[in-house]
Amino acid sequence: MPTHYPGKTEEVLALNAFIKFARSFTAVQARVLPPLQKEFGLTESQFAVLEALHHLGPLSQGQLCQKILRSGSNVTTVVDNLERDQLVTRERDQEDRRVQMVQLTDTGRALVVEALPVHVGRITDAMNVLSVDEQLELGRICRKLGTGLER
Amino acid sequence: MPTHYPGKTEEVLALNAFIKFARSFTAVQARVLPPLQKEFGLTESQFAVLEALHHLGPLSQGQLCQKILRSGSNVTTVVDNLERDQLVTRERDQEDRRVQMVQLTDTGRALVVEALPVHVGRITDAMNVLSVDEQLELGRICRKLGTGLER
DNA sequence: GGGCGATATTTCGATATCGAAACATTCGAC
DNA sequence: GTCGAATGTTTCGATATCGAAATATCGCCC
Repeated sequence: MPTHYPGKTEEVLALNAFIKFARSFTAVQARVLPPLQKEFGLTESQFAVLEALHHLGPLSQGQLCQKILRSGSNVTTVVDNLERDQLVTRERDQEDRRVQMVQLTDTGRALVVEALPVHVGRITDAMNVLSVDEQLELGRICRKLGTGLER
Repeated sequence: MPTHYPGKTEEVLALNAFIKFARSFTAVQARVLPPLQKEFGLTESQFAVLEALHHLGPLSQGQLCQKILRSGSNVTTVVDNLERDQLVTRERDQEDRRVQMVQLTDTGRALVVEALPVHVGRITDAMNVLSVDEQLELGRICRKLGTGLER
């Protein structure tokens, strides 16, 4: 295909790319999220919080916001539910009492350790519809798109 | 990069591709959805319903499910809110009285016509971070991923 | 050292979203 | 014709998600 078209056509190209991008992402999520819920009782956000705490140790809610890319009020809700289910505990930072430090309980840690490889395996299976070269190229293009959008 | 690695490494490739894929999709959404809400008071799902009705004419809720890829109960909720805001009306199909046909009101049509080009323009702007060739390649890879996942 | 702006979190009121169960209607088998 | 399975929608009870406003605390300036 040639690399330049006049006027409207380029808009159509960009939009078509976006539509396929959106649909395929939704398809991967639809493949991967329901089993996480059914087998481990975890939503995507709950899993993301547990995983962040597992890899990085105790984090403040503000730090969790950064990691899981959700609003502050949302993190409050998600951590509320995790705390209720005894997967994490909250503790006021003694240095700065505005801050809530969140940490895994033993139960929470055991659950991430169990769920993580299974979940990653499902993601991997889905992505393996693509060849290794396609995965690399997708990663490269998505990286450019993501960083190009960071303002 | 070579195209084959033993064992774990391929899993890491697939996972890395997925992480960039997910982040970049989230980034595009974050760029494009808040303005749709602020300027036109529409959520993504509301817009998707209005757009489908605009392009395809009156549709049943079941057909809307297919188009916007959401659960039936969700479509009920979204259409409830659009109906309350007088952007669509519901009408029982006289042939098959289980079916609710949804159609745009004049207000609803005017709103899509106004919002559509602006919204598409924002998506296009975001995707134009990529070259035309990259857009084509992204589209191709995403298409393969999406169809490969359809079972 | 008291007050004020900045920062961290929570609360509140929407909407979205799902799955399961309930409900309504159709349609086929008998 | 009637009954039961299938189909389309709604209801219900969770969780997610946001932005704005409220709350709590910190830090700094004077």
